[in-house]
Amino acid sequence: MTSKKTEKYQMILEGALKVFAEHGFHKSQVSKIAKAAGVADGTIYLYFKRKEDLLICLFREKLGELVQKFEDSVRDIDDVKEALHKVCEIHYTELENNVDLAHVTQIELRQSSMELRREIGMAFKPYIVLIENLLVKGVQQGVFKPDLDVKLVRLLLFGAMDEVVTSWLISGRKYSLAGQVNGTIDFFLKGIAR
Amino acid sequence: MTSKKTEKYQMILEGALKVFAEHGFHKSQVSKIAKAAGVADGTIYLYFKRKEDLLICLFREKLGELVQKFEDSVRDIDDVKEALHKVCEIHYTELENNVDLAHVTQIELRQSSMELRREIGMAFKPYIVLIENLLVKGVQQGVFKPDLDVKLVRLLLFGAMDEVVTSWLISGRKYSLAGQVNGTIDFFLKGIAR
Amino acid sequence: MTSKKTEKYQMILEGALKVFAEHGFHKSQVSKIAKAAGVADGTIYLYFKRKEDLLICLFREKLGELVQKFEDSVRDIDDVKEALHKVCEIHYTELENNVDLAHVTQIELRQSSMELRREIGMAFKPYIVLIENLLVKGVQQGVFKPDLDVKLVRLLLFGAMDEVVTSWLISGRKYSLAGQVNGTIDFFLKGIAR
Amino acid sequence: MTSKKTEKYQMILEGALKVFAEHGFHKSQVSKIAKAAGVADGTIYLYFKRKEDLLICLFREKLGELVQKFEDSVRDIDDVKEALHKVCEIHYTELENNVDLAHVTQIELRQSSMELRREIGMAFKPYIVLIENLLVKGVQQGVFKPDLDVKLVRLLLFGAMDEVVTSWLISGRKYSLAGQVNGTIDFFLKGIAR
DNA sequence: TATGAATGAGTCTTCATTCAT
DNA sequence: GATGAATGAAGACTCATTCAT
Repeated sequence: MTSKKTEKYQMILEGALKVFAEHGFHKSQVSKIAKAAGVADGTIYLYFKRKEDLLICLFREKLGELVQKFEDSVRDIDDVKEALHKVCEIHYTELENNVDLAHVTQIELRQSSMELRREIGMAFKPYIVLIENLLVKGVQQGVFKPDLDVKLVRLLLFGAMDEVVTSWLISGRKYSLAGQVNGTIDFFLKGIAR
Repeated sequence: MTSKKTEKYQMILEGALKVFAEHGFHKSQVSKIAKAAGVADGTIYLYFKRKEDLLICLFREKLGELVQKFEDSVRDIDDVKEALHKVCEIHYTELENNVDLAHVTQIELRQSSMELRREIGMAFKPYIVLIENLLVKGVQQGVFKPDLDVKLVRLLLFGAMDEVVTSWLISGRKYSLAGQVNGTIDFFLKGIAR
Repeated sequence: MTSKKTEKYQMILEGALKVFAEHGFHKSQVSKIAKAAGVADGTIYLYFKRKEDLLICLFREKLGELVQKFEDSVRDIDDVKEALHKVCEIHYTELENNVDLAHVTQIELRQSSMELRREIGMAFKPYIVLIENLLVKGVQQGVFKPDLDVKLVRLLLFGAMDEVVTSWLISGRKYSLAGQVNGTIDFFLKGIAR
Repeated sequence: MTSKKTEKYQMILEGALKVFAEHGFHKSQVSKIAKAAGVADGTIYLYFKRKEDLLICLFREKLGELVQKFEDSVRDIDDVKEALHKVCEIHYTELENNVDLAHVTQIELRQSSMELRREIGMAFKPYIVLIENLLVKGVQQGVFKPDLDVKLVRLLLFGAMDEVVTSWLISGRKYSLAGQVNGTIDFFLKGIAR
C-alpha cells in the first residue's frame, strides 16, 4: 500500500525532474510531466496540491538526499579543513554527475516567486547550517580565525560554490566541475592576498 | 526631440522596474506596467517587441549604468586591494539604495529561460571582466598570489557577493548590506584559515 | 464510445455553422461558437487546432455529404440530360432548404486566404469531377456535342449555378431557388440562340 | 487643388490595390497600405472613412472603368452575338492583363460582410444590366429565344464567366484566359446539347 | 492638409485544475 | 485510487482609428 503510493509519488517526481530540467518550470506543462511519469494528469493532483508543489517537493527530496550525503561524509572527519574540502567535492561532483538535478537547482528553482524563494531558502538551511557548524568547529579548534563572522562567511562560501556551478552549467559544461575543488578550497582557506 | 522619444522609453522601463520588483516577471501583466508607466498598453509595443524585451532592456540599461560606476570608481585607484574594496562597496551600497533594482537583478532576472540566462551572462561579462582585470593587476603587482586562477576566483568573488545580496534581500533586508563590505573583503583577501 | 467522442465534435461544428452563417467568419468569436455548441471555449481546442480549422472541417463535412447525395442521385440515371437536371435540382434545393449552409458555402467560405481558397477548391473537386463525368458520358452517348470542351464547360455550369445561388441569397431569398432549375438546365442544354 | 486632392486619393487606391492583391483584405494593415501609397497612416482617413471604404471605392472605381469600357465597346455593335462575344473578350482580357485587379475582384472582394456583399452587388449592377440589355435586344431582334428568362440568364452568363476567371486565378494562371472566349460564347449561344 | 505617435478595445489560445466515471 | 475529458480564467499582442502638432 504505502509502497505503491510512494511508487507513483516517486515516478511523478522523476518525471518532473526530467521535464523541468529540459524545459524549465514555466514552460513545463503538467500534462507533459504526467506523460513523462506515466500517469494521468489528474493523478498528479492526488499527490501534489499545485504545480508549484512539484518543484518544492522535488527540491526538498533531492536536497534532503544531498544534505544527508554531506552529513554522512563529514560526520567522521575531525579535520575541519578536510571536511570543508569534502563538502565542496561533494557539492561539485554530485551536480556534475546529475545534470538534470543541477539544472533544477541552479536554474529552475530560481524561477519562482518571492514566496517560493523563501521556501527554498528554508530548505537550503540545513546545508548552510552544516557549513556553519564546520566553521564554528574550526574556530573552536583554532584552525580558523577566532573573529570569523560565521553568519557572513557561510553565505560567502555557499554563494561562491553556487556561482561556480551555475557558470559551469551555463557555459555548456565544457570543463570539469570537480576539477575546481582545489582552487575553490584554496581560495576559501587562504584568500587571494599573497 | 531625442529626449522626447527617449522619454516614453524611459517611463516604460521605470514602470517595468517597479512592477517587476513588486510582483515578479511572470506575474506582472503588461497592462499593469503600462499603467505604472502612464501609457497605453499598445504604446509599450512601439518601443519593445515582446514583454521579455522589457526585462532584457531594463537589465542592460541598469547594469550598464552600474558597470559604468564601477569603472569610474576604480579607474584612479592604483592599490588593487583598495580597488577591490571599492568594488564590493559599490556592489552592496548601490543595491541597498535601490531595492527595486536589487529585486530585479537578484530575483526576477533569474526567472527566465536558459536562453535569457545566457543573455544575462553576456551582460554581466563586463563586470566579471573588470574584476578579472583587478585580479590580474594584483598578481602583476605581486599583491596577490602569483598562481591565482583568475578565471575561477573572479567567479568565486562575484558569486560570494551575489549570494550575500540575495540572502539580504530574501531575509527582508533586516540588516545593513553595506556593513558586510569589510567582512567580505577580509574573506576575499585573507581567507578563513588562521 | 465513438458516438460520444463524435458527439461534441458534431455539436461544435453545428454551433460553428450557426454562428458563421449569422455573423460571418471574421466576426464570429470562438467564445460565441462555444456557447452555441454548449461547450467551454477550451473544449473547442480539444477537437480543432485553430479557429480556421472549424471552417475547413465544417466545409469538408458538409460538402462531403452533399457530394454523396449527388452521387447517390445520379448513379442510377442513364439519361445524362435527366442526370444534369437532377444535379441542378439537388444543388438548388439542398441550399434552399439549408440556408445556414448556403451562407457558409456562398459567403463565408470565400472569406479566406488564397491558401484556404485552394483547400476549398480541392474539396469542390469531387463535385466538379462528377459534372465532368456526366459531360463525358453525354459526349460518348452522342447526346452532347462531340467537340465539347469539358474542362471549360464544367466550370461554366458550376459557375452559373453558383452565381444563381449567391444572387438568390444576397437578394434576401425573395423567390424560389428550386424554381430556377428548368430555366438553368434549358440554358445549359440549348443555349440562348434561337 | 482638386487635382492634388485627387492625386493622393488615387495614390492611396493604387497602394490599396497592390497590398490587397498581395495579402488579401483582412491581412492588409492600413499602415502597409499607407506605406505603399507613400502617405502617412492618418492621411488615409482624410480620404476614406474606414478601411472597408478602401475596398468599396477601389472596387467602384475600377469596376466603373471596366463598365465604361464595356459600354464603349458595345455601343456601336449592332450584332448582339458579336456584342456578347466582345463583352466576354473584354471581361477575360482585362482581368488577364491586370492580375492585381483580378485578385481583388475575384478573391478579396468576396472577403467581406454580407453588408459589403450587397454593396458589391449594387456596383456590379451596371454590368449585369448591360448584359441584360443585350439579351433584351437580342430577343427583340429575334436572334435569341423569345421566351428567354433574361433575369435568370444574365446571372448564368455572369456567373459562368466569373467562375472561369476565378478558377484560372486559383490554378495559378497556367493557361490563357482570353483563349476561353470562344468556348464560353459557344456554350452561351448553343448550349451543350447536340 | 499632412503627419505618425499614441491609443485601447478586442480575441484567440493556453494550460492548471477539477470531477464524473 | 486512477483517469483524462472538460473547464474557463487569464493575458499578451494587434491594429484600426484618432488627434495634437
